[in-house]
Amino acid sequence: MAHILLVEDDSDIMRINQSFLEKEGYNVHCADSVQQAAFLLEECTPDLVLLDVMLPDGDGMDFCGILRQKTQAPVIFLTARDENDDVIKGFRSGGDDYITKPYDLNVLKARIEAQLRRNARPEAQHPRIELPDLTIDLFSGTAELDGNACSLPQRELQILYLLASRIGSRISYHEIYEKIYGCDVEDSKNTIRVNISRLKKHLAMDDMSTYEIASTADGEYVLRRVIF
Amino acid sequence: MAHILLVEDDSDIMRINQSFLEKEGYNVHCADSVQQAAFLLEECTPDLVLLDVMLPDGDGMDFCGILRQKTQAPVIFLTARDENDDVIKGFRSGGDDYITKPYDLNVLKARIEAQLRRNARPEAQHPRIELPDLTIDLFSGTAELDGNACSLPQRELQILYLLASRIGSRISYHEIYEKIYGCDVEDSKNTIRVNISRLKKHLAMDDMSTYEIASTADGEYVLRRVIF
DNA sequence: AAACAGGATTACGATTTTGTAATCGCGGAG
DNA sequence: CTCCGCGATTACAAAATCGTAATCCTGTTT
Repeated sequence: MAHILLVEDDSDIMRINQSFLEKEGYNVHCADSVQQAAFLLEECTPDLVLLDVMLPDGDGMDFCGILRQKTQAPVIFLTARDENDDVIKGFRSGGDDYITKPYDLNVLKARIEAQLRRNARPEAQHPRIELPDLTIDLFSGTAELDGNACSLPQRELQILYLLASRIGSRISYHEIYEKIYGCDVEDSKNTIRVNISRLKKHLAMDDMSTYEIASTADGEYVLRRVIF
Repeated sequence: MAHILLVEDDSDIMRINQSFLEKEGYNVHCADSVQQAAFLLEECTPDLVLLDVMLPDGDGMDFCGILRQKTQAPVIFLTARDENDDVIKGFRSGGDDYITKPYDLNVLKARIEAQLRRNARPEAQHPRIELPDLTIDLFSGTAELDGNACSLPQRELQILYLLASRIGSRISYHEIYEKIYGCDVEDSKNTIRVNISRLKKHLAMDDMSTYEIASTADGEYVLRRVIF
């Protein structure tokens, strides 16, 4: 399933690697020059790159730096040069592994798997606020109060997010408006009021809910947990 | 500016504290019983509570537990009892500070200020992705590419967020759809395609942009940084 | 009681959002 | 060159969003 970009100018090695990797179920794209590799990088957007160091039209390590700007895919160098300095230079240039020829194909496979495994970055965790019986998810634009989830329009979600991020503290109309619209304005009051009213309705927030939005005399709101 | 709820049954102490705190610029709300304190807690939503331990109709420490459910406001106990056990019990019940009578008013002020300062929680930092020349802010629903910001509709923002959170890696139509809609469906292709098209237009993403959204043959998308 | 004040809710309509469907554009096959 | 396939874009219409304004409600003052 994963796509591998194989950059290698020796056609024999290329063929052996390609057939092995394809047998292992990988989607292999081959390049025998820096130029072709750069082209394929755009085309196939590989999940991993196997990179020979010495290529007819350039140095694999130099290419690695350029490649890194475009993709996070791990790079494994494949080369006959096993001097410590070369290895170090390989890692310095952005490589993730360094394999010296000759190598065992199953070792190659293991190293590829290791890189792909590690590269499987954890899911981008959704930014959310979680309180007992109330969660707010900015990515999906939803909130869940006392077990029933609903999606909220942007304005209501923003207000709820602000209130929840300061649960138990007061926030003025003006501050809410300012945070949402970037600047304050003459009658921010009404706009915020209406949207809070809508928010309550959407959340089915009533006397039975575990949270309430209270308003104070001087134009401030508070989200409070209600215990009784 | 800050609102302080002062709970104290000795009317002399009450008066002294109240006038001092008001002179210092605080908004003081007074209660001489647990019952009245509970009422004012709803009404004035204080930023800080000064709580006498022995009240005619109950124990301040017990009340503190209830209060904590409704507000994050710091609680400072004011009491004549200075036994270690009492102090410990005070903190156990949720108090933030414990002052024994008699006390200096300026010390009281300093302790109040310290509590309010610490309680000034840092701004809820907006959840955002920041890449060079590209930032995405889920709270405000905006994105900025190469210096020009624009607000994006939810669907486009979600797609951009997903792509950016995995910049350089491929994501299939199906995965994007699944992440946004919760379930996959027969022709997720078109919906995602259209929204990506709209996204590009909104971001004014063209050949000159530092990022591009590339699509591969087998129904996958990648967000890539373009270097020239 | 009537008038009033001010917050909460509802009404309304311009605008935006968004899935679906139609159209365009382009590279490859015949 | 024409036709096809397929992805990108555009068109369209239903639905949702949202600020403004009108109305409702409730406690207070006259």
